[in-house]
Amino acid sequence: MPELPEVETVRLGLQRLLPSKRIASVWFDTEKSFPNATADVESFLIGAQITNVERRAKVLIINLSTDYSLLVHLKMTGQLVFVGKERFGAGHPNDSLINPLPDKSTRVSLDLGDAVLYFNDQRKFGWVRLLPTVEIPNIDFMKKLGPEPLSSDINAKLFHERLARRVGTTIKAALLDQSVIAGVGNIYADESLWAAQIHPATRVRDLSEQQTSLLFTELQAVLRLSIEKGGSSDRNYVNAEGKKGSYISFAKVFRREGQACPRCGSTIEKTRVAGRGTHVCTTCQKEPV
DNA sequence: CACTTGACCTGTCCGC
DNA sequence: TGCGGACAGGTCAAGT
Repeated sequence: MPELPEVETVRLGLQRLLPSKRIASVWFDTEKSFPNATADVESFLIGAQITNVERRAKVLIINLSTDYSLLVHLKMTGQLVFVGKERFGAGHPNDSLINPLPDKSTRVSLDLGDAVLYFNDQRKFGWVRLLPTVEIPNIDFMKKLGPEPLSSDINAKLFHERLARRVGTTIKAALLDQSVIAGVGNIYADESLWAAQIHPATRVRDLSEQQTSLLFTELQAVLRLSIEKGGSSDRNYVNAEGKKGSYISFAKVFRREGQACPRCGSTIEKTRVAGRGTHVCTTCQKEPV
């Protein structure tokens, strides 16, 4: 669920809260939550100061003063929540959180002296990794990523060229392919395809340059709007302060099956494309023949 | 090689 | 009310 706008919202919050904090202690439940973590992971982290927080695709990068970085992937149900310790005091109910932390989904926690950073993940798909900062671009995950859709590294023409890597598949599968363009997931794939009036099952080779250009424009627009609204909170997603985003109420088709299409009034349908639940208005988005 | 499907997990929801 | 099964979706491995 956390896609680019949700991860970016978390980043904005953490960038405001974390810099200059020093790691006092580290806890993690199992090695799966912290791959390659060994006993001495603590020696790499304790005493390190957080310098800044970056994002690449759906991955958060917490840079440390020691030239190491913590990488966090939230996958579907991950959360990264900052909680000030004053909230634990008697008479200070933890009112900004839906539930008090830690809870049974907590996988990793970093004690920051006057606050705690919790990595929670109900479904245990997410991970935290510790790497030398200079090594980040060299790991397989990063090497495969396409350009950031909101950066100057991409434009409509380049988008069209990158889609050409996947001409035989559906446009929805191509949008979800992180090597084509980074950070798009199921919500923004469906939303941008509706906005561009392209059926998700359309083969990439059948799209004109005019269509992919419009899709690119609409993709950027939905991503920007969602960041402005603090992301989509469908189920688990919360920002760095444990609060939900509001984009989902602005969504035109996602999770709106059975409702009227905001453009033409036809009923929005839910189908399956590229193995994912897919929301479509078949009046506005003509099915491929 | 290009592309699709299943596995990884757990909580929630739906039908019986 | 309890219970089984489908479903949610990011990414990688395995299959076609």
